[in-house]
Amino acid sequence: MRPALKPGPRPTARDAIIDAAIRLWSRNPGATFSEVALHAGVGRATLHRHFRNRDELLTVLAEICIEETNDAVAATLDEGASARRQLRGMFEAVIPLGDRYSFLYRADIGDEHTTAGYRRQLERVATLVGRLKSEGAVAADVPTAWVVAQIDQLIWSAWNEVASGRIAAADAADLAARTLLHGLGKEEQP
Amino acid sequence: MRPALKPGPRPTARDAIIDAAIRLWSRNPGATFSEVALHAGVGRATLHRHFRNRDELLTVLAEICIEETNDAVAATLDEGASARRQLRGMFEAVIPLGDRYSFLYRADIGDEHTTAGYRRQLERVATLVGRLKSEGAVAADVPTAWVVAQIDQLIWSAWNEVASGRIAAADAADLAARTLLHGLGKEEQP
DNA sequence: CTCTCTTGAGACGTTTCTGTACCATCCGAA
DNA sequence: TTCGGATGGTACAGAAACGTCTCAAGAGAG
Repeated sequence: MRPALKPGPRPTARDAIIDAAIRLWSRNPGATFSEVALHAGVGRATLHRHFRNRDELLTVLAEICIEETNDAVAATLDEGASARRQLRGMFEAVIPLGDRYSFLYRADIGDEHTTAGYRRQLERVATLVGRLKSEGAVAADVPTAWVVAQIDQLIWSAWNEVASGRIAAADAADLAARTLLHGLGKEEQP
Repeated sequence: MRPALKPGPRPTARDAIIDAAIRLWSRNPGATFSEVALHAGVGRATLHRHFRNRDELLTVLAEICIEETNDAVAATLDEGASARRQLRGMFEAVIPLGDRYSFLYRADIGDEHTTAGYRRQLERVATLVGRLKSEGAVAADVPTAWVVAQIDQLIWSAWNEVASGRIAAADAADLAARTLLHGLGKEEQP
């Protein structure tokens, strides 16, 4: 028996496919299924054995992204910290993930379960925004939905600017947090 | 002779196609060429007569978008106004255009001439940012590229929130300008 | 060693979209 | 009315991608 392999096929091929798909689709979101197989060093038939079709692979990648994001946030999450610091920590944890999952931004995932996972993440951000408001870090008269949208955009925007070399990676999280809370006007010490 | 029609085919079909393409691709960016023809109430052959292929149509739409954006900005542009007011005016003029051209955000235009037009728009925004800085509305230590990216994102983000009904259309431009210049922290009167 | 399972390679049929060509029709201008 | 140009419908062929299937080879467990 091979208890370690019992639950499914050997992980190597599957992992290679996932890795290649992320890498390839990051550069070319329209890359074909055959190209993914090619870059994974795997036969196209094998690819179909692991993922029925393009949508299924895309869905799996999206779920991995959500999971990894949750993990990254959880790892830096300090329950005792102020909401301000948690926001800052979230930026720091999540912005680098853009490198691997930016292509999901453009892809449209039909899967209900996956979109629900994304929605749950946004709800968690909304909770954080609520705490920011009660801490006085965010004005109460601003719609929470707007703040959430800004946080979401800032993450992608920050990654994008880092990726294209226009801002330094070390500055990204600071800049994002500052932009959200204080704006880009002349600095005023609170 | 029909001097009015001499330069090209009757405009009705072409306009109907452009209109249908914008409307259709806004909802479904992957919609096929045949579907566009169908929604335009036009034979597929006619569509091909006006636009050689999908890319050509997409390029034309992108150019129309750029042109319309420039016009909208120019219409509200008050040379004498402060950079602050110009920023606010730009938000007000451009945000509603998201309704028609949001799909271009995801589409990738290969055409060099068109991307150059987009780059020129960004450069104009960069100029505005420069004036915002010298007016003291934006801190000098913030990278201009970052400010430009934020303005770009705010436009799409504001349109998106309005479109999904989470914020009121009337508030969009104000909220965007406030977010950029003052952030979403507690209001402090400058 | 033997057996089982996964894999790689490729063939095959199907679907979908694309680009072109043809022809009958319709409309406005002369 | 007559004519030219634009249109609609349709047929056609080609390309590309997809999904399935088969078969031989290889690797690891027992």
